[in-house]
Amino acid sequence: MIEQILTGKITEAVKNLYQLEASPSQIQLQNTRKEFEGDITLVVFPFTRVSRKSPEATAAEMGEYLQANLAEVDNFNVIKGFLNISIKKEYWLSFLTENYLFEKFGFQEKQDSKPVVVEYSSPNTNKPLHLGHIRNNLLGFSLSRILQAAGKNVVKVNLVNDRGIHICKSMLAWQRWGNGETPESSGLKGDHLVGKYYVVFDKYFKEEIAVLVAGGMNADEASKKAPLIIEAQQILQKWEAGDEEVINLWKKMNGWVYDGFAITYKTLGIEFDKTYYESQTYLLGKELVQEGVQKGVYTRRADGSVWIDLSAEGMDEKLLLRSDGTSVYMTQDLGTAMQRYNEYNPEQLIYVVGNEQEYHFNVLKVVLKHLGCAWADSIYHLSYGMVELPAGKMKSREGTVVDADDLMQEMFDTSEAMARELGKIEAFDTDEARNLYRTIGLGALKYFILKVDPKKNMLFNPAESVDFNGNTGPFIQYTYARIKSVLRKADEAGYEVLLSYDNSVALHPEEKELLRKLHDFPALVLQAADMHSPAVIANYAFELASEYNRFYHELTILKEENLQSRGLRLSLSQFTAKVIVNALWMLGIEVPERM
RNA sequence: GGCCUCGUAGCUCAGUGGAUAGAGCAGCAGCCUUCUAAGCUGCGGGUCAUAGGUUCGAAUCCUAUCGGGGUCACCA
Repeated sequence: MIEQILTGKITEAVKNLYQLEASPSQIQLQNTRKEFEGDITLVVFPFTRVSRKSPEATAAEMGEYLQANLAEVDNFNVIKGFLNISIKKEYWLSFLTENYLFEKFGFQEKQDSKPVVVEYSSPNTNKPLHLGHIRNNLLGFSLSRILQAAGKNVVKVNLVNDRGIHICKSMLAWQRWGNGETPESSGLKGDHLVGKYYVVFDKYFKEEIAVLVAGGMNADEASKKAPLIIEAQQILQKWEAGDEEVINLWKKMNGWVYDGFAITYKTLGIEFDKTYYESQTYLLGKELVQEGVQKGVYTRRADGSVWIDLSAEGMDEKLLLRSDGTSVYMTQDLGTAMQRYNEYNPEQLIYVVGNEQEYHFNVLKVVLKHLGCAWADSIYHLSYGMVELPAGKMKSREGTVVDADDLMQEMFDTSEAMARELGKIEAFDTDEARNLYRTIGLGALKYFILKVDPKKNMLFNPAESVDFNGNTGPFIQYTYARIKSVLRKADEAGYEVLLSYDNSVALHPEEKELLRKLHDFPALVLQAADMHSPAVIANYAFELASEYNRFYHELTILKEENLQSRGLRLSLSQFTAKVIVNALWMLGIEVPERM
C-alpha cells in the first residue's frame, strides 16, 4: 500500500537531507483531514530538530524531495508542521482495478506458524447463558476470526465447567422438588430446566438460613451450617468418590444442559474446534504443584496446604493446594494451561474472561514462571468489561439477568415488527422472511455489543433495547442489500464493470473518499488483530457503509451516461459490498441479499 | 484500606502524543414521479471529572484529588 512506499521514501529523504536514520516511530503518517487538500499527511515536527529549520520549511523541503523522487506523489501543500501529500489519480484507479474482484481483500496469507489458542465461553452447567456470556462468546468468536484473517492459525476452545458445588445444588433441588420433571415433560429447554432448580435451591437455602439466624446464629455461620448446603457438599463428595447414582444423575442433568447450550450456540452462530470438560481436567494441576514444592519454589505448610509467596511481585500469598490435598481454581488452571501448552505448542494462549479475574490471571502467569515456564508470557487475558443493566450488575440468583435465548428472540421479534412497519414483507416468502428477521436481529445485537471497546464496561438498557437505525448492524446490512440491488439491475441491463479506465475519467470527492476507506481495510485488520479488538472492525464497517451511502446519494450509478464513470461506480459498489461482507464476517454477522 | 480499571454532548459510544474533539440516539427543520427513505442533508448541544506537571504539541503520558466499577477466599 501507499503508506509503505511513502515510509520508505521518507526514510530516504531524511537520510539524504538531514543525515538521520529515522526510526519507524518517527515517521507519522495519517489520513489527511477532510478540510485540507491532500490524501496522506506527514507530521514533520519530529524532524525539525535535525533539519534546524522551521516546521514549515522542513515540510516544504521534504515535500519537494518526495515529489521529485516518488512517481505516486502528485502534489503537496504545507500547513504549519503538516505536510499534506496528494497521491496521483492513477494510483487510486489502479488500486481499484487490481483489488475490486479480490475475494479475500483484507485477509493475509495464512502463516505457517504455531497456533493461537483462543478459549472463550467457558460456561457453568447449572444455568442457561445470559447477556454476559453473549458478550464473551461474541468477543471470543470474533477475535478468532480476526486473528484468522490476520493470517494466524487459530484453534477455538471451550472449557466447560461441568463439576462443582453449583451443579450439585441444582441436582439436589431437582431430586427433592423436581417430581421427575424432564425437558420433554415440561417443554422447557434443558439448560433452563436445570437453571430453574438452581433458583429453587437458593430459595429454600435462604429460608433455612433465615430460620437459623432467627435462632440466634450469625449469618455467616448459618450459610455454612444450613442442612441444604451440607447435603449439597455431600453430593459433591460422592461425585468425587465416583458414586454411581450421583454420577448418573449428574450425567443426565448435564446432558439436558448441553442440549440447551447447543441450541443457544447454534442460534448465536458460535462454534468451537474443541470442547474440554473440567471434570476431566481438574486434577491435572496437582502434579505441577508437587513439582514446584520439590523445586523449592512453592512451600508446603505444616497442615499440608501449599502456598506461593508473591510479595516480591507486589501480590499476596496465594494458595495452590488445600490442606486436604484437593485442588483449588488456580490448581486447575495451572493444569489446563500446561496441558494446552503441551498439546498445541502455541504461539499465544488467549483467554477471553471477564475483568473480574484479572488478578487471577496475573497470578497464574507468575506462578507458572516460578515453575520455570518461560512461555507464561504468551498467555494473553482478553479482559473484557462487565455488561451492566440500568439497575446495576446482573445477578443470576436474584433474577436480574437478561437471558440469552429470550434476548435473541426479542431481537427477532423486533426486526420482524420493524420490517412490517416499513412495508417490506410482501416481497418475501415465509422462509426468506424468517431468515431475514434472524439475520437482522442478530446483526443488531452482535454489532451493538462488539462496537464497544472490549476492555470497557458497557451498559445495556433492555427497555430501549437495541437500535436498528443509525450506527447499527442493520444499517451496514442495509447498505449491503442496497448495493446488491444496484448490481442486480446493472446485470439485468447488461452493464459492464470496466477492468481499466483511461485517465480522463473523473474521480469525484465521494468516489475518492470511498476508495480511500476501502484502501485502509487490510492495515486495519492487522491493527484489530494486534489490539485484540473487534470494535476496531465494527467501527470501520460503519464508516465504510456511511461513506457508501453518501456516495450513493450524491452520484447516480445506473443512469450515468459516461461509460467510464458508470463502470467505475459499479466496480466501487462491488468492491464495497465485498469489504462489507469480509468485515462483517470477522464480527460473525451475516448479510442479506435483500432487505 | 492496598492494588487494578473507568470518567468525553441529555443518553449510548468513537477518538492507541498531532491540525478547529467526532458519530449514533433523542430534539428541531428539510429530501421519495429518478439506482431500496432500515437512507441522505442541515441546526442546536462540550470546563474531554478536577488541579498540577512533562512536551514544539495532551482527551491521550506522569502525579495528586474526587467519583463509578472490579479485586484482595482452604468459592469457581
